[in-house]
Amino acid sequence: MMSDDKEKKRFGIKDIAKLANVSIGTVDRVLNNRKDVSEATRKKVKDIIKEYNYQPNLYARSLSVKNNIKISVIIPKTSLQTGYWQLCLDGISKGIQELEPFGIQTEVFLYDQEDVHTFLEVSEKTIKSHFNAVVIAPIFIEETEAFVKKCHRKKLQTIYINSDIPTKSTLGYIGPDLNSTGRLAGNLTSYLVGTNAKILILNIAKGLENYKYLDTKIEGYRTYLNNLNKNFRIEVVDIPYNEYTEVEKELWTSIRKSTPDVLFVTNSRVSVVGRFFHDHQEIKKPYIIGFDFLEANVDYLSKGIVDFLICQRPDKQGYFALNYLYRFFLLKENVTNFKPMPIDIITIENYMFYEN
Amino acid sequence: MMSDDKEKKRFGIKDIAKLANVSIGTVDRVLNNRKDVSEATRKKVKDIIKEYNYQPNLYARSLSVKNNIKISVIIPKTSLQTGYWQLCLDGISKGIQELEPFGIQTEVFLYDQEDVHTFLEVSEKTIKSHFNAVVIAPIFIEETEAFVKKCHRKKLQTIYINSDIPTKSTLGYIGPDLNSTGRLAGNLTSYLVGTNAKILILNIAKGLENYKYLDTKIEGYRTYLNNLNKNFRIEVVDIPYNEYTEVEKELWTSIRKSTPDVLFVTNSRVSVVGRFFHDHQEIKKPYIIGFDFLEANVDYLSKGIVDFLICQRPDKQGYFALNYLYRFFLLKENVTNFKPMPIDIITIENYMFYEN
DNA sequence: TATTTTCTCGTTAACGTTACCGAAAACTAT
DNA sequence: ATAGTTTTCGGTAACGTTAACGAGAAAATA
Repeated sequence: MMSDDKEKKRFGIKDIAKLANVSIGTVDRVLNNRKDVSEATRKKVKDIIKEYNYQPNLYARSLSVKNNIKISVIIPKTSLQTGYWQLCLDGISKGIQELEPFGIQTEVFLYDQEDVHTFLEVSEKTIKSHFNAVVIAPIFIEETEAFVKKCHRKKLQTIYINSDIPTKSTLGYIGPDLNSTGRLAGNLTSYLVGTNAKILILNIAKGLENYKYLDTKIEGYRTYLNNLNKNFRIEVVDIPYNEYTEVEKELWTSIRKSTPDVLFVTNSRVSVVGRFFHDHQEIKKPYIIGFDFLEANVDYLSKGIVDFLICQRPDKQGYFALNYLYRFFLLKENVTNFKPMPIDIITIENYMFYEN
Repeated sequence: MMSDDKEKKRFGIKDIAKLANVSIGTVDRVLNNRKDVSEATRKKVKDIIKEYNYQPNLYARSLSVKNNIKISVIIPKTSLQTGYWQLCLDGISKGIQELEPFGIQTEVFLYDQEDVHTFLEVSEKTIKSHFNAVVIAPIFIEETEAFVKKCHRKKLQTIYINSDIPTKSTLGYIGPDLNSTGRLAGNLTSYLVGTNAKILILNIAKGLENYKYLDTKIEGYRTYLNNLNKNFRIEVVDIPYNEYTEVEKELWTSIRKSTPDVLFVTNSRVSVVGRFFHDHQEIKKPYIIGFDFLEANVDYLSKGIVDFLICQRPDKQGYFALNYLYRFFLLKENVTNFKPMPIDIITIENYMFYEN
């Protein structure tokens, strides 16, 4: 009368043991695919496990097992010009905080994307210490490939984030499909302008990052637009500088010369373009498409200067990578080759709800 | 030499007890703010907890405590026309599966959104059983409000998903901001067409759902566009039917009469419009904006007929609600009023990466 | 046949926390 | 002083799983 809470007891290892007329030790051996079990009893236990759809209690397992997982995270250092990596680091920090009470130790190594020696240094450190896995955001292709090969020899699990490179890592790649990212920008462009439109592709401070990264995006963008057969006049301008005053000068001449209808900034530096049109309101603003949810970018988005930001959730990537390792080591799920991360479109009307 | 894994022992309740010269029982009493501890020892223990920044082991806690949390989920039944709720249910199922090994029992009640009696029935069932919390996707406003008040008296935690209603639930609301959702559609529209454009707002099978839901969206859409002062000619057409043949007739007359440049379908029924233009290729297709990542909708998106789908992650809502309750009851986090869910823009070029 | 090795499997102590059962100490009322 | 009550605390059995230890049976070797 008072309370009929059925107190549904969990169906656990003990119940399996009873049903199979064996000890829990044997059940454990079957569950963990260890030896010292005859084929007959192994089958008997497995059948019961399947029949009753046994689900292990993850809490108990993690409590029992000595969690000694050490993870190394190697990503580029945040600089003033590349706030992008700060986002990535934020996601990683969140992951670390969540995983720490479960006994996973994480160490983050930052390297300078303009100096390959710093990368070699941190990768050396990772090899020397006793890590179980390493998360890498690759910039220097060859050096990274060599490093990953070394890791494999040392039985160190590896996982790429942000951009993929030829040498397969053991656990795969978490990040966007770069070609599709470019195509999406092309798709948006096609909605903004019609036949004969002038389009300017802007590479700002290219050279600071993994080249392939940008080129794949541009490739996707161009092929998408060219296939529309709308006679778009597409130009590409490289601005190798980082400082606003220098970029401004270049922009001034480029914009005046080609008066584009659409400006496609291929990386996260779109905020300097935003600032340019904010400072020069006398110039008719083209549609502007850029990348990444950086504070400065969102600022010009909210001002109505930048029209679209395409975002690939760098924070989620970092978080996801750690979460993935947790599931791999602790929960023993064998989650292999994942889908690419979603590609988000952010405008002035939905940016305030982004990133839950 | 061989292995210097520091075997970092967790700092736990036992260590606190040793340092404070008390038993672990006493430490536990302090940690859980229970009585039967003198002020002196309570302070002593608390000081040590603070000094060493003790973090309880969530695994151990959840293992030890008798998890007897029962959750009731009340959402509309899935019908052929409203695959939307299937998505929501999918997310909930995923949440259930994840939480079940931790001893959380969930029961899902479906009601017919065309029949208020079915809602009353399941709400009555929930009240009579011994649940700890209830997740509600409200359709019938008054009845839901009355139900929530009853729950409060019975100390039953309540949480809304999908659409908010006046009576505050104890734990808040998880879902999109509806007005902003409409504004976003307006924003996209403004990129597609210029001055004097003709816009048709289409309510298909309105009446089957929470009215306020659609009206708030439309309100956001109209005010956004009107504020642009571009002399858009906006018309609204209600099609109260669900069957394609009936909808087709109505569409035929509406489209021929107003020849719109943009078609804004206010709910997830955009696929029937997609089918219409697929069947009638002789008619010039306007831009089409609709809602929700349903298979049928995505199909016409991939065919290039529907241009934009605005998605509010119904599956995430359900999942998030359960996850939230888990954190509330098990981890004792007091996560209060959340941000609205993100609003996503899906096109033919990013749909394949949606929903990780 | 006697001895060793291998193959099975049962037993049990952890893991960190919770909550119950009493014991001891400190008060209160006679 | 005695008996009863209350306050404060220690001890301990769970929770479900893992893994080390070792016992007994079967198989292989001498």
